Amino acid sequence: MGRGKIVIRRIDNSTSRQVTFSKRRSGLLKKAKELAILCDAEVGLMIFSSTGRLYDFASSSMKSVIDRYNKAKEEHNQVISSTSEVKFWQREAANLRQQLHTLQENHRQIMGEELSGLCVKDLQNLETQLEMSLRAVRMKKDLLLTDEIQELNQKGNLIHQENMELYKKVNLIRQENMELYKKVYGTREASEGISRHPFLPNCFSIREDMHAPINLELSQPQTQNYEMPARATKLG
Amino acid sequence: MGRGKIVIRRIDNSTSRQVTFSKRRSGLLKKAKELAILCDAEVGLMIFSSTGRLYDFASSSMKSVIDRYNKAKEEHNQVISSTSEVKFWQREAANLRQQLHTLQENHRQIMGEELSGLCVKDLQNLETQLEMSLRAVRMKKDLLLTDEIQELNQKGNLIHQENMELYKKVNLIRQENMELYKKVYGTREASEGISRHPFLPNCFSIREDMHAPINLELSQPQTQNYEMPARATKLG
DNA sequence: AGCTATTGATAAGA
DNA sequence: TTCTTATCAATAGCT
Repeated sequence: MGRGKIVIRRIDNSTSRQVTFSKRRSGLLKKAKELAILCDAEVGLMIFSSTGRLYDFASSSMKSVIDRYNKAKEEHNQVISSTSEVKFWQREAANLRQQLHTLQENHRQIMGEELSGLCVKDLQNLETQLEMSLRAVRMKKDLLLTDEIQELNQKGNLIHQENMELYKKVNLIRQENMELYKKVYGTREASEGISRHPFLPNCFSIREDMHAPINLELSQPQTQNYEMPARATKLG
Repeated sequence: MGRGKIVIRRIDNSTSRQVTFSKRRSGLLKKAKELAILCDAEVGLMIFSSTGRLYDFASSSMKSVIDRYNKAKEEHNQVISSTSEVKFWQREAANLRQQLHTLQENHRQIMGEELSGLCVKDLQNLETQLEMSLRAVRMKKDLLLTDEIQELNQKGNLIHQENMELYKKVNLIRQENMELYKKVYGTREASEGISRHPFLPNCFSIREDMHAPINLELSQPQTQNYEMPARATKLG
């Protein structure tokens, strides 16, 4: 694959051999990675260049791959097999790996990813489970939102009460101020002066009709909206 | 490189994953060999399929490659002490246990069981995921059912055709029988005798209007029903 | 397992 | 070394 065909034999020219090594090495590593990911395989690759440099890839860890390789080849050249403790932990790991694998499979199906091997009955069960989960999640979400809203309402009420008290105080002070004005400027000028007073601007005149307490609510359960999002956006 | 582009991500379909594994594995092994020959490199490649089968290649010998690898990594040259081996497996087990735990937690949440620690945002994501899964599962189920129905329809049609032919044969034989009657008893008694004939009971008189082919269909997508079961039952 | 349309890898050149 | 490009090789999707 390139400008010309080549025969598979040692490249004599040292430079082009190195160049080819560099290109093909990265290609090989890439393909090893892809195989591991695409096909869920455990892959270990070690490459020593002719100059002795090491390049390697392992989908899990090289140690794990080599270990598995040794086990598969039954070449326990190390005398570790007699150690019962090692055996114990190996069994433990194998057991856990098995559990993990099973759970992963299950999980993939729950995520709707690997449904090829299932029959109608299995799918029905899965569907029922998903519906239950969905209900639980939605209930929990609604609960959280409702709680939050209630909290906000309570805070709102507290603030409202505080406002009311402040309002009363302001009115009291206003009254007091009026009286002081009367004493200082006389009765006639008082009502006129109050509006121009720098410490009592107009924004302090609070209107009574704004004092209804705030009350928020969850607008509506949104079940329908989730079902046909495409339609909904089209209609909107 | 193929009929279509693919993203590098675990192939869900088990069959095509195995096919791809088989193809890419041989490609990878070939390229590993070529690299070793072309560039005078020492290459070791180990591949474990998801079913646990081992495929390997080593330009010299795997032992030599692994030894060189270990030396290069300045790890344990050859002799791994029993204690470090135990430690390795302990770490491995702990790691797996951790993964398992995480996945279990995740799984519980997906199953709608342990939602206490989640915020509204998390719940929203979970909900979306569940909806997607549900859609996938339902699509798959509907597909299976539709296929089954189609198959049944085809069978039904075949049987119907068979029936039609049998019907024709019966009529033919009936006719033949009539003529035989005429010859044996004379014309007058023939029409009377035929209805009493022991080998031609009334149930053989097949009505033409029953010959419409059977045709079944999926009644309706049941999406709405699953959404508000509580409401639905209350209203019903 | 075999066939090809396509994509991907890479040999050669810059 | 890195980039580009013309070619060849690998392989994805089907049968």
